[in-house]
Amino acid sequence: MADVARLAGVAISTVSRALANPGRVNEKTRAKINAAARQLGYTPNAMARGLRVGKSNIIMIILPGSLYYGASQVIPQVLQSINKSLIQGGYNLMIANLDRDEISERHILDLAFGGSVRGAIILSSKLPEVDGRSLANSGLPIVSMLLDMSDAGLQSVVTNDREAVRDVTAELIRLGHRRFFYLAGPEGNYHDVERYGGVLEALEAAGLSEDSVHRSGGHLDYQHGFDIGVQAADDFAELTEKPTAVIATSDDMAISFVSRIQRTGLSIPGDVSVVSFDGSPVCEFCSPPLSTIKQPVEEMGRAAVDLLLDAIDQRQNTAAVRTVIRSSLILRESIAAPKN
Amino acid sequence: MADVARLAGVAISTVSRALANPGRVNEKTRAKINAAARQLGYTPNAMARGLRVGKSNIIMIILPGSLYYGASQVIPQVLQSINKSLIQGGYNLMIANLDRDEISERHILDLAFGGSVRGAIILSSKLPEVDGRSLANSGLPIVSMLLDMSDAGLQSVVTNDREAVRDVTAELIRLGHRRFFYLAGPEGNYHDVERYGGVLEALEAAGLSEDSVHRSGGHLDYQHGFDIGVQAADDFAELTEKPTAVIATSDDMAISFVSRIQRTGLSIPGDVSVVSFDGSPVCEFCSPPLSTIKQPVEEMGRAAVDLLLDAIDQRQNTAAVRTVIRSSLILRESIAAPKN
DNA sequence: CAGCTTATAGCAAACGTTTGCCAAAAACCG
DNA sequence: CGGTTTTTGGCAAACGTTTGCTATAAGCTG
Repeated sequence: MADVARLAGVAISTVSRALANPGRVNEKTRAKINAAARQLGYTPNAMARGLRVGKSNIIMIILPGSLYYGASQVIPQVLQSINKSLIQGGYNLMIANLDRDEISERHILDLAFGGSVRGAIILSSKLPEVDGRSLANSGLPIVSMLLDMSDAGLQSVVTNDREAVRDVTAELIRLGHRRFFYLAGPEGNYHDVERYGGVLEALEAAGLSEDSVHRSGGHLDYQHGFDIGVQAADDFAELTEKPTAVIATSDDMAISFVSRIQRTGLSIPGDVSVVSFDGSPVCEFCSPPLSTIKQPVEEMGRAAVDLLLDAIDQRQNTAAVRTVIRSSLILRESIAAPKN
Repeated sequence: MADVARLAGVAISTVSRALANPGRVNEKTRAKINAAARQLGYTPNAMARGLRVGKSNIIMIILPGSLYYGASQVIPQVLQSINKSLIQGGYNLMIANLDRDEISERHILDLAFGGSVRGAIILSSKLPEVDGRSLANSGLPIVSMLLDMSDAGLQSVVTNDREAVRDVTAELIRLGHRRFFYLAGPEGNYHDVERYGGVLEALEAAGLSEDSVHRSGGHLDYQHGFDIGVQAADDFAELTEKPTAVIATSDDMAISFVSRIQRTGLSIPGDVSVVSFDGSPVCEFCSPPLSTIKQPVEEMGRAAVDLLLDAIDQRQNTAAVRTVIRSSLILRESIAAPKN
């Protein structure tokens, strides 16, 4: 910067202002300074600036470590959409993994308390906390996404899991289905609770008992989507009185489940109707094409970023703590009325 | 830090050394300092440290912007594996997108020249360069992954695309196939060149002419994997003399292609054999299960990180500039001998 | 215990910016 | 043209670390 100042024949402070604080310096000197900077190939040092102003321009996204985002269909899309929105706001995206070990917790806390990041978007239900330091009172703006953590006081961007599942279940009931097979993700997980809750609500509304749904899975996380479906197919084969409709909590498990039970001679939707959650593109090309509840991940990502930047800029977050973006059912051939 | 020093009854410099430079300070005072730090909930400021030592602990991964990594099957896995390796080395991963516009190029250059990042892993064939600043001579250690950029002097970690495709083509020829359908990704792209080259090599080795392969696609990038397959199926339907074997350059396009031509009454592998590239898990659950060439993305990610950290630590990179990690063919039911 | 070596602690100067405050220059006004 | 306001530029002090150098304390040796 000193070099630029010398070349342009001005003081260092003027250069700083010309580059960062437009308006504060004469248009003419500013042009001169820009020219000098370009000529010297000068780029301001981000860390020096960050140190001085006490702010970083990095946002971290905290991903649950167990969630293998190569396999899960939604995480990559979330990353993409968040990153895109952040860049437009002049921020950069850093990835942080929150595993079950203390190491990763400490790592994230160091990032937060060490001034490295300016805000966080969290996709995990656990807030890192160790040795008295806790993400919650790091002073860092945080917004939760996918999971509702408004109880913990976090702005949360979620979809209407419960309602969407309730509606699709109701639709299946309307078609005549009475026996259901529910394919669970990690048990007790927010999504599992909400989605299963949606099933139960629909049953109750139709005057059906809770016994009309058989629960399978629940002891693996979404990382093992395909495995869950495979195991569930075995589970399904054991049942004497077969359910006629399957509700899966992710596309992956639906796909492997369908593949396996077709192999046992069952046809879809002839013998069994199937619907799943996520809305991944591949569903369209399965045989039969799978009905799926499409999560609006792009919109959710955008919304999360908007909320976060608002919080950073201290704009009053008059908005609700919980932002819901509705899922939409994509109806395909995997659903039909039961045989008789 | 001053507070910690005061509480521990030592000088600031001693605190610094105790925290960063172990060994240089007495074990006893160090314990005292650690205790004080914990009690005060002190975390060293990363930017101040970075400024002082002139180094950041952030690595950026440069992704081609057009590549929609929610859709492409391999990018998420790459991210996962790279991040995991980096964390073990004490580094953080930042995502940077390289689009076709100058904005994103400038953005990346600012990151590189502004001291924000310590090294880069690049998955794009274009090195940002604008206004005389160029990533190539930023002094930043860079390694290329997936694409061979050893010509540009970059350490490159790739798989043996050409060889793998050549081998599988040869195998198809051995089974009796003589007419091929090649499903291209972005034309001129490194992967396209290599993989198509592999096909041609196998044909030549078997004494078959280049006319025995029909090329389809090539005008969309991998982002539109499914679309490519759909269009290719239309293309396929036009052909009077149908090929008996299809070689697709990504799983996505294979999946949509298969779905569509099955709909026209063709059976796989009865009428057409199909093999694709990537090795995504979903292939196992297609009907029929798809043969695919599995890219060793995890190993490639690890290797790329190893090379990068070596370069950062100035360890002599006596190793070859080009690191090849072999793909492996996963043979499933989508391949058989042609009908007659 | 004096004289030496070695381990440990402290001082203060960087690192490259931004910014509050003041001075100088320019513009405006009567 | 003198006086007043506004614009623009410069000085120097931060921001929170690390680290070369020096001073002190501790440990050893004869």
